[in-house]
Amino acid sequence: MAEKVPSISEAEWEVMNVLWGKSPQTANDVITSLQGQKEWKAKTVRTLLDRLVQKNVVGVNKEQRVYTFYPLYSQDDCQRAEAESFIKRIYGGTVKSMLVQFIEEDSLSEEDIEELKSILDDKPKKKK
Amino acid sequence: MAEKVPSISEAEWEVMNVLWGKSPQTANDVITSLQGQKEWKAKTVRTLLDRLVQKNVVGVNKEQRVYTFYPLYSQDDCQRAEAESFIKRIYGGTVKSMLVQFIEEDSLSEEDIEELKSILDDKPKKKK
DNA sequence: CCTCTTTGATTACAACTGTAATACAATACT
DNA sequence: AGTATTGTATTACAGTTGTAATCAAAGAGG
Repeated sequence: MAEKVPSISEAEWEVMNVLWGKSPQTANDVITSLQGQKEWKAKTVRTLLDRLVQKNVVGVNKEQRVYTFYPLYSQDDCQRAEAESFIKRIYGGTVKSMLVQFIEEDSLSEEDIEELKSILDDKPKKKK
Repeated sequence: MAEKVPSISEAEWEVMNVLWGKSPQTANDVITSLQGQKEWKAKTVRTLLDRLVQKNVVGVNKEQRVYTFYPLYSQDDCQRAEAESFIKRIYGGTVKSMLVQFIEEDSLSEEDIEELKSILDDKPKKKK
């Protein structure tokens, strides 16, 4: 699973997020979704979509007069790929050091903490 | 704390990691540290150092004939800054969703999990 | 002192990004 | 049918990044 995911730039991620939310979508749908969220001109979004298609991260259906676009990789796969390289670069590859930093920080609510704890409790029984 | 950290590129991070490991260091020290780890030519490393200086992420001491370089931001601050923008982009801003993904994944050892649990246990008493 | 070697400074150059604009073709409207 | 509109394709253009090479100054060695 999760063969090599091409690299997705920052701006392109925004577009991907929209496509993962729902797909396929026309360029216009995507543009509309991003309205108000980002200050991008329609043409800009279009360029991003085209680049994603070139990179083979997004597919196009040209059957209809107005094309529709859809992601070629799951959000999960892309997140993992990105996170992996991120962690390697920033935290020397150890996931734990990053988790510790975030847990230490006050970015988590009481509920979040409880939830994480229960996830961790369920965890222990793993293979390998 | 942690005023705006200039953006550090992927390759530049490698250099920063070396400088955080020990500083100040001469360009040559840094180049040597990266030998075997990265396939970079000396000139390449030098360029990266110079760019970091321009960006004001690294300082230079020119007292001696051979300059020495040192980080102007703590590793922790840079990690947080980078992680924040990363999480916003990739995980829609919620730290928890990312933590969940990593915890779910099998990248943690039993010990890591125990440690995280104890950190979480100590956490609850936060201000705000 | 003159030449070789190190360092530091300047320059290179293509790919990738952010951010569009222009040109063209196919509908939609009047 | 003629024109305005909309979607697609092509082109632009500067800043960042990866990856160095060249040029110049300053010591090191003979």
